[in-house]
Amino acid sequence: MGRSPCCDESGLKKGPWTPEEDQKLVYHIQKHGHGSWRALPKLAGLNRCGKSCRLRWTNYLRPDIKRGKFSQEEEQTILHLHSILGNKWSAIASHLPGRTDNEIKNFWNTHLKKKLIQMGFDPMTHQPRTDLVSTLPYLLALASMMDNNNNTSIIDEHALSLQAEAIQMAKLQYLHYLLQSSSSSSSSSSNPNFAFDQNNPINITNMEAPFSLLNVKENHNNNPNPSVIMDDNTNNNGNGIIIDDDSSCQPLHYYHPNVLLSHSLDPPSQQVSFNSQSCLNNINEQGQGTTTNYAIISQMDHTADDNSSWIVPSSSPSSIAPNNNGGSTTTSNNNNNTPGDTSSTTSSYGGEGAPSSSSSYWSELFLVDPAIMHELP
DNA sequence: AACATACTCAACCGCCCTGTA
DNA sequence: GTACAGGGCGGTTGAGTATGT
Repeated sequence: MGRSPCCDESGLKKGPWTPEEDQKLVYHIQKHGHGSWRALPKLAGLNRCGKSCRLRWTNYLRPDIKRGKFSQEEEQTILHLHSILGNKWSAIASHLPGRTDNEIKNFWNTHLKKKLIQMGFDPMTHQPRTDLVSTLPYLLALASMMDNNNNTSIIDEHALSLQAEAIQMAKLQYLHYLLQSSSSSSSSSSNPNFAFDQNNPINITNMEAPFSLLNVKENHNNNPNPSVIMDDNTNNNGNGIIIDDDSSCQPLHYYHPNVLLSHSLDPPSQQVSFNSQSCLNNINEQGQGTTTNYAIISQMDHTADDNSSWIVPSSSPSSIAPNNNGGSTTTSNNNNNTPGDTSSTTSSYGGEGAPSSSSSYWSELFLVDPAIMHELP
């Protein structure tokens, strides 16, 4: 339409409001109501445009304005609503009594948006950022080395921050899942374990990462699609997993005694054994190895029977969200399956051997007892 | 102590929607 | 159907403040 803004009129004051102006505005509105905002300034004796008066009133002077820091509950509510409504600040504000759209918008732009970005999430879509997803294995590798190697020379401030970032990313994936779950639970009871409860919100900022971090750094020279082989607890003294590029090249692999990788497994036909230290050495010596797409989903204390319990590939954290539609987890060897290829027929969410419910999936991810998850702060 | 940088948030800008003549 | 007024909304700005060097 394109009409000139009301404040273009010359002579009208702009900028910060003085206490006297505030007093005039409040007095007038309390006595007469705001009526026509355009007419109000004259009636109230203010040299302001009506729009400026309206903003001052609605964003600052209104008696029911709630000031001060946002509570955790409010923060969770904003995150939740933003994931559904996007930048509809007024709509979000309508769910937060006493908060203005402007205040929520500011809080979003100065806090929550940055928080999401830091955690590797696109603040607009609330989906994991794919550009960062590709770096996650690297972050995890650093974190893993820190966790497993006492060589303090490789532990520096940078690594510490990267580890924290990796953990934060995982946390937020979890939160994202909770939020998605809460949206869906409002229309269905498909996931009663995670009904969003505004009275008892999840506090991600206080969540600890109760899982070990591991990454696999591999040499992909001969095979871009390495497979993961699970230790059957006989060849490796029960030490856990083996990463095998399933090729004739000398495998460069790392395995961790207590971590379950998120890739469907084949029978350990081409298993190669390492002990923990030799694998760590390999990693340390192979700085330019390519990182893989494996994600850790559970600590493990498996036996040979656990061959059926490998759960999901997860090259993209966005694909971590459990798929309750099921699918089958097979153990067939299919080397065309890039680790993390969720379309792969050799792996799926919630398939055989996978956790039977979303909550158990996440409890595996975070190594938390499902019963405890309800009590997260 | 001085300066630089980062952060916060009130306020403004301009577009859009709705009601009305 | 069209034009316009009024209000609402989301994006952006910039002054003030806090923090770091």
